[in-house]
Amino acid sequence: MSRASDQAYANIRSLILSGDAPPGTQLTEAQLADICGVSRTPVRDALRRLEAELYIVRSDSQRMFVADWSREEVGEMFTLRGMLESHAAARAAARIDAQSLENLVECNKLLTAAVEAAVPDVATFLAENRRFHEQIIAAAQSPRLATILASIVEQPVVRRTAARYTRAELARSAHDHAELIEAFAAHDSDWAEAVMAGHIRRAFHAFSAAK
Amino acid sequence: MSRASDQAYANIRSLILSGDAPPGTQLTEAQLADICGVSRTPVRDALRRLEAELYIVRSDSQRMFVADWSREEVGEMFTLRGMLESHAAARAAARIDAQSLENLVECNKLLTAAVEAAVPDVATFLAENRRFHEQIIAAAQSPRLATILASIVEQPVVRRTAARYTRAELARSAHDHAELIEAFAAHDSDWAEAVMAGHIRRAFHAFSAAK
DNA sequence: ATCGACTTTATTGTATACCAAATTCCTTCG
DNA sequence: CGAAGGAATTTGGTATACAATAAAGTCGAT
Repeated sequence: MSRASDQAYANIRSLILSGDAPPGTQLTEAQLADICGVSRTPVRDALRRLEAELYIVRSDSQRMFVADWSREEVGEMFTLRGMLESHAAARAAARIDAQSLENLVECNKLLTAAVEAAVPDVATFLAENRRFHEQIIAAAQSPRLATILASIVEQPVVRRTAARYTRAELARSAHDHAELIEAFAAHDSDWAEAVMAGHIRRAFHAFSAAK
Repeated sequence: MSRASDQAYANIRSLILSGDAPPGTQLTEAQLADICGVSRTPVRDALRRLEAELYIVRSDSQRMFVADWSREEVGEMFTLRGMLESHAAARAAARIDAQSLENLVECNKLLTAAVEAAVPDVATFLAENRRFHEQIIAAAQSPRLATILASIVEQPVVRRTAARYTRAELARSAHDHAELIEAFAAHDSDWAEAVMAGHIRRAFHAFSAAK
């Protein structure tokens, strides 16, 4: 997309993620256009995207509101993410090249360092975790899968989950990544798939336990 | 969506499905607006939707073309659809009520009749097949899953697949539906999931064999 | 005062016109 | 024949206006 549309998307998204627009808030095109400093056209584009990603829901009559997620919906999201990202891991194991593997190793090195610091650096953990998973999805070489996963991996949920991680859980996450790297190096799809499935599932329980 | 936007969507989609706009054809907003008898605004909406559903791809410079699918991409799509729709079937088995079950029975009755006619009525088969699967997805009660599946179940592929069905294959499809209904009636998620997985996978091979 | 009917307002969908930026196509010249 | 340059195309975006419809507010009758 282009400048104005991306800007509107980023602005509205951060409104939602920051909590400035809590679930249930009505979003109107004119108001958002004003906030974002663009016209209604790019705002509408952005809203369509956010709606597809379920950040936004529409009333029976096309009015838009910030989405609220029930506990069950979050659970279902984790289930879908687990299925699809395990599949991505399996594909990646069969297709990954040496360079991408090296990138994953580097990525997990930074992540591990962030976890093992005197005070765990959660921001770095989150950033590197995200990069790690994105690299796997890229290595899976399926544009369609990538598109779907992009709409599923809700950052609000990821963020809330990581905030609940204890140091032990963060370490376990880093360990999972290391095992994933082993599976990739062995080009063992079944292994990678299994580890990823457990990895996502644990994240769900970390989220669920504290809710 | 509303009138003009839906009209544009349906028109453009049928242009692609009918083959009037074969893969690689460039689609311009102005031209489409002319064809559909609406302005560029709803055409742009429709194009965004079609792009999200991968009917359309964009060049490096935002120009739009009718998408072409490699054999591998079609295979991957079937795999994803199989995973997700099996999951939908499992959820549906756990949640379906008597009324929805009855609807499925009715639906498959019509489908079976279309298959067993002197000359198989493929159009009716396709329509009822679609309804059948949509009802299952609805019974799964997962908006997110429904959204994803809607973007995955590409009608072009479904149509091409059905066109290749022999009468025996159509009958087998009807039989699968009957078994799905049994599994739903027993509220047996594992059974429903397994039958659906095989059902989708066979559709892939019916498509693949003749390609 | 309360409930319902009516009016006003707000919001989205659409049309239209226009401009900017980028790309593609075509022409012309070396 | 090939390359440079300009013209046409195409999309992204702005602005404005209007219709349809839903929400909100107002008023009136009981």
